[in-house]
Amino acid sequence: MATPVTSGVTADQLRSFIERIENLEESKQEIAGDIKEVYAEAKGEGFCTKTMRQVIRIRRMDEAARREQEELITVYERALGMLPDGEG
Amino acid sequence: MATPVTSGVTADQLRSFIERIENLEESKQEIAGDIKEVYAEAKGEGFCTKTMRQVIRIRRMDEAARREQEELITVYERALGMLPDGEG
Amino acid sequence: MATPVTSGVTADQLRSFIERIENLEESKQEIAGDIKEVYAEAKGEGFCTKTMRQVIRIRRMDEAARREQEELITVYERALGMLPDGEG
Amino acid sequence: MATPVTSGVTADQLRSFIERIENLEESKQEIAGDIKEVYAEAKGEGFCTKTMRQVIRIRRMDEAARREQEELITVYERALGMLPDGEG
DNA sequence: TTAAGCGATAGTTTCC
DNA sequence: GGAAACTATCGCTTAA
Repeated sequence: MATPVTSGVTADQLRSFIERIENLEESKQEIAGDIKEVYAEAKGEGFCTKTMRQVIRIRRMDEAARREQEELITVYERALGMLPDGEG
Repeated sequence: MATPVTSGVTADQLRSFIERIENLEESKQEIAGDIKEVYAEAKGEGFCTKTMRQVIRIRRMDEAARREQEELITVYERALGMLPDGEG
Repeated sequence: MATPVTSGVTADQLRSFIERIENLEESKQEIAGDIKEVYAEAKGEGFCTKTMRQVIRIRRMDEAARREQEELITVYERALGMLPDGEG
Repeated sequence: MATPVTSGVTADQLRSFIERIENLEESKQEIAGDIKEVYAEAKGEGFCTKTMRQVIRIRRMDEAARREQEELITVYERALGMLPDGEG
């Protein structure tokens, strides 16, 4: 009798998970490459990529803060009985 | 004459670059989320995600080593006159 | 002649670096403990520490974005010739 | 009658807690910066910071193990009636 | 072209 | 057990 570790079904399952992750990571790397290309293109047009990165970073931080704030408002509203638990 | 920094065309160009990058980064983040989900699913099936990560890391290194070797073989072949310059 | 690795001077130097780092890490841990205590005290007064953490996180993000923006302004000013290189 | 959330006293209390935590976190960040500086200085003197980090980690584990052992000895001593309850 | 500095990401640990 | 903070490693960019 095969142990779970060597069972064909489990092994196939594991293989499937691994392959799904590897495919996703490959896609992620492709997108990272695309991003590099856009920066290279912008640089070729005379833009300062360092400043561009900084702008993007600030916009990302602003967006993250905004989302957190909205979430916080929801927390407050719920605390004040304006929303049922678990909604929002 | 407007300087490049304040010209409408240049500003639009910059905006376009920024937006392209931000969209790509969003896609990248979505994929990162997908990967997390697969790990969570695997964990739910009883697999050890820490080990899975190690396996994937090792496979990635193996793949890199394999590519290096193939590249090296091509270099040797070219050095031996078995391939024309610039091919391979 | 001793090699650099085994030289007394170098060993003393290394020991000194290690001890300085360990002392600093101890101070850092003490402060982390103080933070925990403040949270515990607030909890004892009936405050929701989860929400407090979120508020602090938002304030931190806002502060970081503000600093980046100020830095970015300096970059722009320099680009426009308003500051000499290396200053600011 | 004001609810606790909107009472001036409670708001001041909350503000005070938040500020105390933020000040402590700032101190913590300063120390983290100091640690980075020491590593940078050591690197400038030719030391391998990666190895230094390992050494420090090992020493920390050793210290933790030593404390565990001493604690265990105290437990034994108390169990053997060598110390009054609550001392050590 | 490569070293070094920096930013981002992945992993570990800790807290709730 | 799940989330968040911290740490360490990795890869990119830049400057020499």
